[in-house]
Amino acid sequence: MGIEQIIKEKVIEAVSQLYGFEPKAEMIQLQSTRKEFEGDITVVVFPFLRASHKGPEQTASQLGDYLTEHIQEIQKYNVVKGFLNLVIDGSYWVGVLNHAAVNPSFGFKSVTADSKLVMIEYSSPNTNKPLHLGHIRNNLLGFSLAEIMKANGYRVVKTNIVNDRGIHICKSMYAWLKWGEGKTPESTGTKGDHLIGDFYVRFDKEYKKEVAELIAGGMSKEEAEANSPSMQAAHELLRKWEDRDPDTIALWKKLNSWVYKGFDETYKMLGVSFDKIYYESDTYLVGKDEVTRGLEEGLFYRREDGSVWADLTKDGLDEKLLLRSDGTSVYMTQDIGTAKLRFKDYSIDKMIYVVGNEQIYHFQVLALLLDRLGFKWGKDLYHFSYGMVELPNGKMKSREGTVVDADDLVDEMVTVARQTSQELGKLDGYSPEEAKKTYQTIALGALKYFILKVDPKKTMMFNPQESIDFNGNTGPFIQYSYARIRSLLRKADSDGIAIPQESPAITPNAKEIELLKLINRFPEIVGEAADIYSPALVANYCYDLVKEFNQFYHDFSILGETDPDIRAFRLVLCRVLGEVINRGMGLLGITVPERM
RNA sequence: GGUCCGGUAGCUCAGCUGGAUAGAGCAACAGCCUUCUAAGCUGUGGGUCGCGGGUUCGAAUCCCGCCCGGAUCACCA
Repeated sequence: MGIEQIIKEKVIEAVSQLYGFEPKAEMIQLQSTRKEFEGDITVVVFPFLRASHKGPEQTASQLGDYLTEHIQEIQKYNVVKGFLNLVIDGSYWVGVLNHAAVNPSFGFKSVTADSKLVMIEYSSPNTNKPLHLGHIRNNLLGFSLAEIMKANGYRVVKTNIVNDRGIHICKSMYAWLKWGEGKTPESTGTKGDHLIGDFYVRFDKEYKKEVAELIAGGMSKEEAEANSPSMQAAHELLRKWEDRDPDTIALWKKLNSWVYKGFDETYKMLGVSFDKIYYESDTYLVGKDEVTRGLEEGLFYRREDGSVWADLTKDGLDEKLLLRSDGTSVYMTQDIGTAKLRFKDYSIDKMIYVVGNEQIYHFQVLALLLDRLGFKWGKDLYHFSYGMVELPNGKMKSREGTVVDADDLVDEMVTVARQTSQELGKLDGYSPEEAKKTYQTIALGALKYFILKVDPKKTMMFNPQESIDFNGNTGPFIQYSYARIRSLLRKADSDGIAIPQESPAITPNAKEIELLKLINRFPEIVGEAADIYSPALVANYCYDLVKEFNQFYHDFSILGETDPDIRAFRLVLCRVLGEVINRGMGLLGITVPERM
């Protein structure tokens, strides 16, 4: 039992005995004592004043006397206004360290066969263009969330739904046929997703030109858009695709395969992966069947023009289109189909969709529809919505062309990491392979940490210049601190200084206790991160840990410490600290290097 | 207009299940490398926590109203 729990119980006991009133558990407020006061744990006594009929100081003193007498670990106490600051005996903190030293699992729940199964959908790209900055936030959040859920004892299936069909890919197909001159990724040396993305852009350019010409010729905007030859050709391709025209299907497969190859490279670079990939071309028909079933069961209704709708006005929402009047499916239909397939493939307890917050409404509707259709997890599917990524010079909008390409960004980060590392002389004596691995690790660490440290639900500002800054609250700062810890442990080893499994009994100083308090909170932080779906919590925790460690590192000698017991304690502390940082950063998908 | 989210230092962000004097980083200035890695550490300056009310011993945090910014309410995905 942790000391906090013991204190809580004893406070209840004390208040009951002293004042004849049994306080409720939520009245016991414990907090970490602020640094400017002496003590480790603080009890807030204001809630008990009504029972004690005494002033805050006197009440705190009486409680302090009682707790000091009844809890062995409490050495002494002091009172500041209504705050009872308890000083915990140093031996308790050494115990905390030793517990962590011999339990590398940090008390996390292990995953067993009857653990709850969580499916996390993330990434969800379109096959008509490469991944961009928004996808990076998505991928990093999804991957990290999966790691955090696993650490909390959930079975996790990471899934990706690839939006591989529809008018968007037909636009690229048409542009490639018309202006492609048979170009391939191999013939051009271009990544497949970029090649196809370029044709999508080309389509848009030509389309806009055609529309402008038609408007100049006297058409209205709507007429011009409908009559654009390029758009008509793209729609014709879509129709042929839906009719399973062999040539069209073959073309579609060829172009998509190029894109997938490109995506795989990007995913690999980002270090994200999936357990199961779904394709909308496989699920949209299932969705249609489900909607048809819903129609037959009277859950939905058909309008005169043949379109199918769900009436959600009773749930405070609008009416929602499920099938177009021509019988084709819409986005919602596809998501229903995908859900159906997933439910068939896995016994999902909890479904999490990592999708941008511009789709909040969509997922509200989806939850209601799935519930209506009888999916047991429909109503409490969780839409893990995250905010947009903005750029200093405006919004991040693909339609307006102001996007940061994911591959370009990673390349840029790697280049700067290499240059900076070289300037600082960090790569001296490295083989080219080691050097490359190191600066890539640093570049990815910088990018991932920069994005994950921000509360997911907030719109965030991505400043390319600042993101490559390796000082301060950044990934490289944490990686660097880890490398120093590892270096220290290596040096101890080469100096013939043994690092024991457990620390001997000593009295830690204030800085050391601060570090131990933080280490002690690790499982709690990770649990909370899973509860509120926030990798940012873990990121900022890692930073706190490292910041505290760096101060300690500068204030105290470790290997130069003459008292062998204190030295042994500090080495165990460093070892455990390294393990926590490694594990914590691992939950963010960030690798920490042995040296940098 | 309805719904949802945000507004904390010049900038980027923590803190939000109510607690002590609101914290980091960047940027500016001043120190610290013959000593475990200076991508570091220390110090200085910098705040009407959007505004107004309310609840409370106590509000950046909870409630109500308002202001500002964003998202969404498509036979787009």
